[in-house]
Amino acid sequence: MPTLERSNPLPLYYQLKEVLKQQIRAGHLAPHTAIPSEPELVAQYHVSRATVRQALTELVHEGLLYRQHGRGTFVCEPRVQQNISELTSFSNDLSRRGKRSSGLLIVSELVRGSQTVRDQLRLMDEEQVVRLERLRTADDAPIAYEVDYLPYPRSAGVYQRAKEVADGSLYALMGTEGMHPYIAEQSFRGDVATEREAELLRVSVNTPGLRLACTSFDETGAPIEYTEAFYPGSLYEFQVTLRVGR
Amino acid sequence: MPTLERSNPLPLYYQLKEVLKQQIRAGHLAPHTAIPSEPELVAQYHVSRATVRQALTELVHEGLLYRQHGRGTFVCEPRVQQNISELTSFSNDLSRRGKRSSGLLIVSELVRGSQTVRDQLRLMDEEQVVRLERLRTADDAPIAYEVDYLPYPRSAGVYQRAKEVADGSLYALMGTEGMHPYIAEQSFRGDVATEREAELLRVSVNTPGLRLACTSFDETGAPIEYTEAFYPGSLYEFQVTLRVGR
DNA sequence: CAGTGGTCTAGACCACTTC
DNA sequence: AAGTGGTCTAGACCACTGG
Repeated sequence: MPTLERSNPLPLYYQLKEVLKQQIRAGHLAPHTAIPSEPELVAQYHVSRATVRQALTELVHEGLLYRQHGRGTFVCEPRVQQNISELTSFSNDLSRRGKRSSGLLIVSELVRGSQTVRDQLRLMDEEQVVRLERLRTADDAPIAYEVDYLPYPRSAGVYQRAKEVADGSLYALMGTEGMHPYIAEQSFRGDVATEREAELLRVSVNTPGLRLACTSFDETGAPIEYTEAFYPGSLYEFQVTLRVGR
Repeated sequence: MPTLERSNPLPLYYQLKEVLKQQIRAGHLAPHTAIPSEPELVAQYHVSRATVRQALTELVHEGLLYRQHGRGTFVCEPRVQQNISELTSFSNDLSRRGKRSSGLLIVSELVRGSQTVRDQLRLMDEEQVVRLERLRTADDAPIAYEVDYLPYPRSAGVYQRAKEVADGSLYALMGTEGMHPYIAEQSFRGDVATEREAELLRVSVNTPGLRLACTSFDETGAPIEYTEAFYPGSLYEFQVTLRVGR
């Protein structure tokens, strides 16, 4: 059994979380089996019950454990072990298991932006936006056409470095510039491909697909990204997992 | 200032949460303003700091507050004040602000179900499913065609009572039978209306729209519902809000 | 520096489940 | 009755932010 290090700068509850996470991921704790009780964990790891409870409570919130009053604390099924934060990468992406995917930069420019864009990003009159036009590919085949808008003064670094990473993850680039999405509002509707989309995606005009709009906000509620995209539905499906309650 | 009742069977931290929620919703605490500090709340409500922290931590998880180390605890913007549990009602619904919406029961039957259905609900050979065919309407206009499948022995009560509430919320009915969705997996793709859908929804065949499949699981990971639906995209948009990180 | 939230302790009593 | 998680207390020290 691993031990917690009091000399470690990481908090004890966090170390305990990591230990339990690892045991779950490694399969030492199978789904629907009980983990040691709180008093047992207190004794095993020589910490107070409040510390144990902080670790367990966070793991419950992250969907790795569930509690039953009077019975014990149990390991969730893998399907439930879906950390909300993992949704980040899924939210703008397709189910593409086993595919090499990337986002190919077509255009990067500084513009004023349409009224829709300005509304979504809550811009002042004089503010501009960085506009990125990208073609998302999986195994080198184009699967979606996407246009991203970022509020300008704040995304200056992203704009300057966009061409360096012309074929990478926009969220990763935004992260290095201190832009961290916290919630994302997405809207979908069924639509058919425009001429430009049909050409870039190599499908016929009027192919039915998914038209998607997504606005991301940071922790304080400031908008940091607005994206419009078209995914031909004949090629891929969009998938999302929602946590519904506690 | 309201006071917490120790005679109240509800826990103190829960009462404190409700008080703070009400002050936020009522607008007494504007977005981005600081709420009283933890020691202040301890003094005001005569509870320990651990109790205050439990209330605040849960409100942070629910997206009503955010904390900044060394600065204080602040009220989130309304857009962030989206309780995950509120997503329940949104997840299967359209953006229909100001619309009277309902689900009109067309067919309720006990069947074996297709292989897709049986796979999603992880059924044994001898198990059956309740199949509900519904037309979702907003302001009496049909907006979506939906087929719901529930695992049978468990949903016997829903089956018996389906006709009583032929025009209501399926989730509400499931709730009274102890079936509470905890996570939902949804997949979307763009598609065009079938003949039956076109007829019921009063649109032309091949109208582009959203084809949706959703499987709901309870807290223990047991599947409790599988739904397929078609939403003509020309009529309404599908909207979803994701919590991305902490 | 004072004030904030972050972590932690060592207890206590209660409600629920199981036997 | 014994064991589980649920709630609560009254402290403590630390790390971070601001003036």
